[in-house]
Amino acid sequence: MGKTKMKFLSRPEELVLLAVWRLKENAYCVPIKKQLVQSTGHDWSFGAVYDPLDRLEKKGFLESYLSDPTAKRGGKRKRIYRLTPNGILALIEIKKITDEIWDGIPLKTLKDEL
Amino acid sequence: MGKTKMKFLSRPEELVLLAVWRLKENAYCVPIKKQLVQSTGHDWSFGAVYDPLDRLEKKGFLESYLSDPTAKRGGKRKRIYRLTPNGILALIEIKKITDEIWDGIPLKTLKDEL
DNA sequence: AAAAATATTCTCTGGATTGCAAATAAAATC
DNA sequence: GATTTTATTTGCAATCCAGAGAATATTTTT
Repeated sequence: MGKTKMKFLSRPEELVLLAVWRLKENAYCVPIKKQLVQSTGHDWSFGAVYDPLDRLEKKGFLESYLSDPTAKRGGKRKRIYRLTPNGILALIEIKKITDEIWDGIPLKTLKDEL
Repeated sequence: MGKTKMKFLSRPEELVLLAVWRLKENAYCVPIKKQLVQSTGHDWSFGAVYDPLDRLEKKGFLESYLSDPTAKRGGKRKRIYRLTPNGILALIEIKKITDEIWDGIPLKTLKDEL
């Protein structure tokens, strides 16, 4: 008992994975955080960003490396993330399910219910 | 510390809410479970269905009542769920965010990355 | 008719995992 | 040393989930 493995990519995992994908070579915590704030309209603490990043890496959906320091104030090395093929597959799966469950329910339909 | 309120509807919450919406007057655990299995391609235990149901009701996104028993074998009364206006709003919010983060990334684009 | 078996559904339990904010550490320049 | 940028750690609440258990209805058996 207590088998508790999540069936799907969680919401934060999906959001973070997609942010990494969009940011390409610049995918480290700060821009990721910024993008999440912008696309969701909510604040994101560092913990809220790093936690899914770490977990996704542990699961093999992301990989990361430490970049070289840059010659500017506070320019310590960054941890750059990148999607693995499994990460892409996970996104594809969740996208399919999402499309499926929302099929035939445009936003307008929901709003009409209010 | 330990402030931990989830920013968004979780994945199971979204799936369950949508299943309830689709099933209308017949939205009780068994058909909900069946629909989830069908639309996600994964198995769902009773706990996996009731847990989000309870939570969503506690949060005011669903309401429920016990139906009358039916005159057939095992026909004990069912707990029927129904979306509240806040539940609909929550779905609208998560749909907006999802559309936003996936904007410009069709499935095909992802598949081409593999 | 009473008891047992069967069916359908709801409720409870408990541990692993995840979510998240805030504190702390590290590394670079000014 | 002060300041800036970024990474890492900590700690607890919330969530995820499977399976066990209870409740209630009919049907079958004795």
